[in-house]
Amino acid sequence: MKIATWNVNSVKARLSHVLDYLRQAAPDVLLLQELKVVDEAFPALEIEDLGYNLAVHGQKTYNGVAILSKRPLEDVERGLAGDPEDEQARYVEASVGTLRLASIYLPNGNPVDSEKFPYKLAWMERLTAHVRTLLDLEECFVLGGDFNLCPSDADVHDPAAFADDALCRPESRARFRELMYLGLTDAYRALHPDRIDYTYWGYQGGAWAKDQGLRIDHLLLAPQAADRLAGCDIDRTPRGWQKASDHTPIWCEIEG
DNA sequence: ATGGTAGGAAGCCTA
Repeated sequence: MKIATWNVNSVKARLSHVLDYLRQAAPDVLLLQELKVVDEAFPALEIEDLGYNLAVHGQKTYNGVAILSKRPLEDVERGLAGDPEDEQARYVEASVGTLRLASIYLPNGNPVDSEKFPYKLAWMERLTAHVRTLLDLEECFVLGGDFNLCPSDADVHDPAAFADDALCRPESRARFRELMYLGLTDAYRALHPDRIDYTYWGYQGGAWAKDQGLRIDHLLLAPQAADRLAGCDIDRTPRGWQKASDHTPIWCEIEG
């Protein structure tokens, strides 16, 4: 089962890219982030025409996440538990057979001297609490998405320049470690312990051409999924397309 | 060099 995740930076602006990727890469599941549309404006028909079922949690202008799956989606949960006041559409979860999947758009958190940074940290703590319940249920799950987090300096083209960025700050990395230490596996790093690669290259300053990127999109596996991990890689092709998203897909293969 | 670029909304905000 091939599971991919991709922050598309507007599903309307990127619809042709999404359709091309589905046709060319043919993932069984595609997790999308930064839809920037309400549910009613999501281009469902075009995607369903390619044989995918949908679980969408949209929002106007900002955020928005979705799960696309060839097999039927069941038990869809929209929003991250732990704060009923939180209006931001950053989390959707659903089951495909016995596998539980989440599409995650973790808050960016910049600038760090604004209310955005504590919101990010609190969101990460909520995610950790929720993952604890998934582990207690002994679910086989894959959490994929834009985590807006570089796990280590090896995931940053210029660590010094990003040292004080919310994507690299010690407070952010500490929360990420707390999440991982529950027993999750970073699929990419598990299979490629020493490889340098990125999933995001900003639009400014020719970052893509100069390969000045960050590894912030991740596939995090429950132990039951990690046991079946058969492959994982970053697909740079879509980042090179005309009018590309600033992110590119990362995928993993789960056996069975 | 406190900029740069892209998307969406509406005459700025977010990333």
